[in-house]
Amino acid sequence: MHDEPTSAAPALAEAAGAADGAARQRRKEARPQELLAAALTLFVEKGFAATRTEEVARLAGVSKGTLFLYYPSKEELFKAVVRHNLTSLIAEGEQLAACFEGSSSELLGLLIQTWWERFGNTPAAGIHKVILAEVRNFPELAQFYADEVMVPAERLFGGCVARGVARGEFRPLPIHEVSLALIAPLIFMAVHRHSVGCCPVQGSAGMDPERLLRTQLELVLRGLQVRPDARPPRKASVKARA
Amino acid sequence: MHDEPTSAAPALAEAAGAADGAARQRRKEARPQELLAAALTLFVEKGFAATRTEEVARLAGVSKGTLFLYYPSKEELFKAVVRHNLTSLIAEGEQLAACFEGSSSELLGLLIQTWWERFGNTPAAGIHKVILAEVRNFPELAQFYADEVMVPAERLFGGCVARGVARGEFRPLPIHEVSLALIAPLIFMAVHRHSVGCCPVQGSAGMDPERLLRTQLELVLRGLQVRPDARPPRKASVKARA
DNA sequence: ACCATTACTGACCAGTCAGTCAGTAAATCC
DNA sequence: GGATTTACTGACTGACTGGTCAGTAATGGT
Repeated sequence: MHDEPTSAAPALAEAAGAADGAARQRRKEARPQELLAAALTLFVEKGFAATRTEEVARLAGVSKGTLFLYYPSKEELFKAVVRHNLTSLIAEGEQLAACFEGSSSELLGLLIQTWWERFGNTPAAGIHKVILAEVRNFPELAQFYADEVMVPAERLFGGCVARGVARGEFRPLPIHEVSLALIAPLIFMAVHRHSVGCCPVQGSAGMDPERLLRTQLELVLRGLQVRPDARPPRKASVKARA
Repeated sequence: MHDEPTSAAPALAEAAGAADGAARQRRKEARPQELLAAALTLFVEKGFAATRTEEVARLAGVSKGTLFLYYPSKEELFKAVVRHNLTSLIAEGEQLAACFEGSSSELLGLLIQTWWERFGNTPAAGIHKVILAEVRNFPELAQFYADEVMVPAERLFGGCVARGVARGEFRPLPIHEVSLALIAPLIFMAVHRHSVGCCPVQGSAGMDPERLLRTQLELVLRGLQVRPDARPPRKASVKARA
C-alpha cells in the first residue's frame, strides 16, 4: 500500500549536520530533538496509529532501539511532540492581548495574523488533525489537549471579544459563540491544509488561506460593529505573505 | 440519517439476538444495510485503520467471514459507507436552492439549517472526520470525496452568495472565500462533535451547535449586507431542536 | 594499550488483524 | 425424507509492528 521510501537516508539528521555516510555515532544531546522532528513529520503525515516507530527512527537516522531509549513508548513520544510544539505558543498570545492598547478590531486582526503565522502555517498545525482523528482511541490525551490548547485559546479570543463589547465597539452577542465563529475557520484551514489540501485532486479550487482569513475577518468584524456604518480598520487585516 | 428500515433484528439488536438464542439466520437481503450501519458506527468512532473488521461483523450480528462475502475488502466497505451516506445528500441541497424564491439571506439560513439537520447532526458527519484523518494514507479516496462532496458543496453555497450579490443584497466580496467562511464553522462543528466533543473533558465549555450556527449566521449575514443598517431577517435562522 | 562505560543496534518476541476456506446448517427442490 | 444449493461460520494463515535485550562499538580514563 505505502510506496517504499528512499533508501536509508537519515534525512533530518543529515540536515542537522549529523551522519556522514553510514558511521555509527554517539550524539546523546541531539537525539531527542531529531526524534521529535522526525516524529512530528510522520505523525502529521500518517496519523498516530499508522506511523511506525521504526520509520520515525530511520528518519531521525537511528535504529528503532534508540528511539525507545529516549522515549518509553510511542504514546509518550507523541505527547512529547505535542508538548514541544504547542506549549510555547499559548502564553505568547495571552501576552500579546494583555498589553495591547488599540481597538479590539485591530487586536483580533493581529491575533489572527499571529496565530496563523506561528501555528496555522507551520507543520505543528497538523497536530490538531491527529488529535481530532485519534482522541477517541486515546482518551487521556483529550484532557491534556483541552487543558493545554483549547481552553486557553477559547479564553484568549473570548477575552478579546468581551473587551470589544465592554468598550462599546462590538454588539453584545454571546461571547462563546462569537469566539468559536472566529476560531472555526482558522482551525478548518489548519486541518484542511494537512489532509485534503495535501492530496492533489482535480477540479477542486485550491484554498488561499490568507485570503480566506482576511475575508472572514472583514466579514465578522463588520458583523460585530455596533455602528452599522462604521468601517472596521484595514490596518490589522492579515496580509498575504510571499 | 434514514431510520432503520428493517424492523427485524439489525446489528445493534444484539439485544434481540440474546432473546432468540444464538440461532443462525439467513437474511441475504438485509445484510448489506446492517453491515453498512455497523461499519458507519465503528468507522466514525474509531477511524478507518483502527476499526477491526471482526468488530464490524459482530456489531452487525454476523461472523467475519460473512462480511467479506458482501464486501471484498475493508477498503471497499468503507467506500460503500461513504457512498451510501453522502450520495443522496448532494442533489437535495441543489434542488432546494434551485427553486427557492425568497431573499438570499433566507436561502442561506435555510440551507444551513437543512444541512445541519440532514448531515451535521447525524452520524454521517463523522465520515468527514475519518476522511480528514486518513486521506493521506488512502489517496484515491481524496478524488472521490472532492468530486462527490466538497466541490458540489462549495458550488452550492457559492451559488447562493453569488445570487445575493447579483440581486444587490450582498456586497461584492470574493465568492469563494465567503462560501468557505460560511461552510467552515459547519464542518468544524460536525468534526468536533465526533472527536473532542465525544470525550468528557473537565473545564471545557461544551458547544451548543445550534446556538453557534445561529450566531455565526447572524454575524456573517450582517457582514454581507449592502445596506449597513438593514437587519437580516429572523425567519430563516436555525432554530433549536429538542 | 587496555579497560570501563554507555550510546547504540537489530534480531527477536508476543500480540494483532485483514483476508481465506473447508466445513456447517438453513432453506429449497424433488 | 433425502438431495441440492447456498448463506454463513470461525479456526487458520501470513504479514506486520510495538517493544525488548543481549550484544557491539564508540568514547574517555588511566
